[in-house]
Amino acid sequence: MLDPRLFRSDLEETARLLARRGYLLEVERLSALEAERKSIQIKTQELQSARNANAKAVGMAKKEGRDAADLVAEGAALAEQLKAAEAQLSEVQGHFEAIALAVPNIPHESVPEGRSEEENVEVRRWGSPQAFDFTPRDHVDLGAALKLMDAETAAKITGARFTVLSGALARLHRALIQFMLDLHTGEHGYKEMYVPYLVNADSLRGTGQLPKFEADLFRLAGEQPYYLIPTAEVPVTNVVRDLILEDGELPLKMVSHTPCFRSEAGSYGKDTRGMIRQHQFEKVELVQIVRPADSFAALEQLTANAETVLQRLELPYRTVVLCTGDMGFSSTKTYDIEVWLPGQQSYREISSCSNFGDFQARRLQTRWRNPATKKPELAHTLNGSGLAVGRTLVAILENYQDEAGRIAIPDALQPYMGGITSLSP
RNA sequence: GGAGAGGUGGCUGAGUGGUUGAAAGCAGCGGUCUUGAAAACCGCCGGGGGUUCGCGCCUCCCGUGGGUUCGAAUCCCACCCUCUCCGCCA
Repeated sequence: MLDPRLFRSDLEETARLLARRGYLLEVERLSALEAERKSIQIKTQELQSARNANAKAVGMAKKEGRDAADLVAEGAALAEQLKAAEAQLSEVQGHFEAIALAVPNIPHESVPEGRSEEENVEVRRWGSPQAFDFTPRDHVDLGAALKLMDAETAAKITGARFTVLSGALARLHRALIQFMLDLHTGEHGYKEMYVPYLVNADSLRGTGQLPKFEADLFRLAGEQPYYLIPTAEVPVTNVVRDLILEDGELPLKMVSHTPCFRSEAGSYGKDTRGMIRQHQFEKVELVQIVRPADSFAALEQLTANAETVLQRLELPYRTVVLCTGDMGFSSTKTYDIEVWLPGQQSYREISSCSNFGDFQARRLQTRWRNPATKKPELAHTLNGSGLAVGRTLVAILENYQDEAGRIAIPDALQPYMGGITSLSP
C-alpha cells in the first residue's frame, strides 16, 4: 500500500508516476473522497470531543449530588449524532482503503519504462550456452528416458501440473535444496527459517497477494480460512508483521525452503509440458528486512546471492531488470534471473528479486526505530528466489546432458549425492 | 474432541462503570553527584490518525468485532489466541 498521504497532498504527481507502469489512478474519485473524508472526520472528532466533555460533566454532577437529567439528555442527543457521523466516516474510509489497497507500488526511477516482457532490459549475462554437437533434448524427454520423472502417475494421483520424481532424480532435487540452504546460511549470512505452509488472510494481505490475487491461491475448504502458501515470501515476511525492530536487528536476512502452491489460473495452455509450471514446486526463498536507505543496495546484494547459486552450478544465465509494465504489483524494482534451457533454446525465469520499499511494510506494520529520530519508521522489505528448485532441476537436466541421455552431476552437488556422479538411462 | 484459566504499554503487573492512555516496579533516555563507574536523587519515557509553518490542540487504541450506557479497560454477546489437565495422534 502506498502512503495515503500521497493521495491527499501529491495526487497528480502520484498518478503520473503510476502511469509509467500503465496504471490509471482514479484521481477525481480520490480527491472527491478526500474532501468528504476531511470534513466528516473533523466533524466526527468534534462530536467525540463534545461527548467526552459531556460525560465528564455528568460524572461530576452526580458526584456532587446535583441533578444531571439535562446533561444526560444532551449526551443522548450527541450520541445519536456521533453514531451517524462515525458510520459516514467509516464508509468513506472504507471506500478510500479499497482503492488504496488495489493501487500498485510506484516504480523506482531507475526502472525502464515499457509495456510488457519484451521491453525488459538485460543487465548482465554469465556463462555461455554450451554448443551441443547433437540436438539437445528437453527435460521431459530426458526424465522419461531416465524413467525417473513421471507426470502421468502424478496425474493419476492428483491431476494436471504435478510431477512424481523418483530415485536419484528425487535425490538430486533434494540435493539442490540442501546446497542452496547451505550456501545462503553459510556464506551469505541468512538465517534459516522453518515456517507454516498454511497461512491466514492477514498474512496474504500483508505481503500483497490479497485482496487482488485471490484467484492465484489455493484456499482450504475446511473451517479455518487458511490458504496454501504461493511462496515462502508470505510466511517469512510476516514473521516481522506488527513489529518495531531495533536498529541493531537490521538488516534481517532470512532464508527458507518451502513448497509453493499456485493455482495458475489464467495460464491455460502455457508451459503445459514438463516441470516449468506446476501447481506444487519447491523454492528456496531469500527475504531481507532493511533500513530504508539501504534497500536498493540490498536488492543488488540479494540478486547477487541468487546468481551465486547458478554460478556454483555452472549454469549460464542472464539477469534482466523488469520494465515498468512487467513488474509485480508490490515491487518498486525487480530483477529476473533467467537460466539457459537448451531444450527450449531460450532463457527462462528461475528467480525474481524485488525491492518492495515500504509498500509491504505499511501493510504489515513492520517498522524500525530510527536512532536519529528515535521514532518508529516503516522498514523496507525485499525478497527473491534463491532459487526455484524445480526449474533448477530442469536446467541441470538440460545443460548437463550428453548424447546418450546421461546427466552429469555438477561438482557443487556431488557432496550431497552420496557418490552418484551421473544419472544414466 | 472434553474441562478449566487467562489475554492491559518494551517487560512485570494494578485497575471491575465516571476528569484513567491507564498506578507501581523494571528496562531505556537525559541530568545532578563522582577522577571514572556503580549507587542515590531529579526529570523524560507507548502507538495510529486529524489539524497546524511550528509550539500545540483534538481524536482513536487495554486480543478482535459487535452491543448496553450520558459515559466502557471495567458490564453483555460472538470470535481469535495463549496456558493447564484429560483423550486421540505424526
